[in-house]
Amino acid sequence: MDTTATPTPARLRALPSWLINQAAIAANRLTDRALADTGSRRYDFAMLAALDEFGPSSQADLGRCTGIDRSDVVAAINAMVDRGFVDRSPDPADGRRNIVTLTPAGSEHLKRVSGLLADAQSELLHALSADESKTLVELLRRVVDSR
Amino acid sequence: MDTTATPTPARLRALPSWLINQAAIAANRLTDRALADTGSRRYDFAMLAALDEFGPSSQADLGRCTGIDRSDVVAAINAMVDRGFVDRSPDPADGRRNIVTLTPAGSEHLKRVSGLLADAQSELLHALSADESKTLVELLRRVVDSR
DNA sequence: CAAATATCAGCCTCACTGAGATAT
DNA sequence: CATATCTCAGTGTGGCTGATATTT
Repeated sequence: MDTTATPTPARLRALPSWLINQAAIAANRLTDRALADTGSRRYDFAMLAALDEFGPSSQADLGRCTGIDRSDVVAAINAMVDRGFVDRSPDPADGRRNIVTLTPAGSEHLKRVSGLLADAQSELLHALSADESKTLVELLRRVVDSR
Repeated sequence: MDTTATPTPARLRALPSWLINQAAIAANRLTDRALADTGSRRYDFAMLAALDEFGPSSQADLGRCTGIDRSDVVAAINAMVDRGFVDRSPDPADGRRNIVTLTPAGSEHLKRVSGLLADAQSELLHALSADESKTLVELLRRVVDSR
C-alpha cells in the first residue's frame, strides 16, 4: 500500500478553460454557501445590483445587462416580487414591457447580500495578494469583454 | 426610441466570482463547439490526458486527479469503452478496482481532441497577449490550488 | 407585416448525493 | 468491523430552446 498522490495532469493544469472551470466550481461553492441563509441565489444579486445601479428596468434589459436568460429572469423576478424585494408593474409607455423597481426592502437585502459575497471573494482569492487579485480581475474582464 | 445601451453593472464587473463564471460560460461554449464533431465531452479529455500521463489507473484515481465525481467517471468510462478508446479490466491485485487503460485508438483520439482544444484556448484568450495569458493561467492555478 | 416583450414548458449538462454490492 | 471501490438511481442548478400571446 502506498499513499499514492493523485496529482492533476499537467495538461489540465496548463489548459485555461479547465482552470477557469475549476475556479468557477470553487467560486460557486463559496458564493452558494455565503448566500445559503439569505434565500437568494446568484441571479438575485445580479439583478438587484442592476436595479440599484440603473434604476427601474424592463425584464429584457435586466437580462441583457446581467447575461441572464429571459426565461430565468421571469422566474427570479417572480420570487423577488413574492419576497417584496422588487415591484413589477406594466410600463404605461410600452405595453410589452414590465417595469421592475427596487423596493426599500430589496435595497436592504442587496446590502446584506453584497457583504456576504464580498467575504466569499476574499476566501476565493485568499492565495493572491491585493495586486494579484486586481490583475486577475482585469485579465478576466478583458476575456469576458472580448466575446 | 433610443438605442439604449445595456452595460453590465459595475458591481458585477468588479466581482471575481461573476467574472470567473462569465469566463467559464465563454470557455464552455468554445470548447463544446470545438469538440462537437468528436463525440467527446470535456470529461473525456480530462480522463484521457490523465491516462496518457499517469498510465493505467483505477476509476477512483481518475476521478480524484481530474476532479470528476466517481459517479460521472463511471458513465464517461462506459462510453469510452464502447468507442474503444480505453479498456477496463479488474485489478488482479485488488478486487475492488477496475484498471482503465488507454488504447492506441484512445491515444489517437486524445491527440485530435488536444489540437481542437488548443485552438479553442486561442480563441478564448485572443484579447490577451502571450504574457498576459501566462499570467492569467498562473493566477488561476494558484486560486485552484488553494482550495 | 416584422420585431420586441413576457411567459411557460421543457431539455441537457454538470456537479453532486445516497445507497447498495463487493472486496480489502 | 471499518474502509474503499464501483455502480446505479436520482437531484438540483444553470444555461438554453421553442412556442405562444401581446404589443409596437
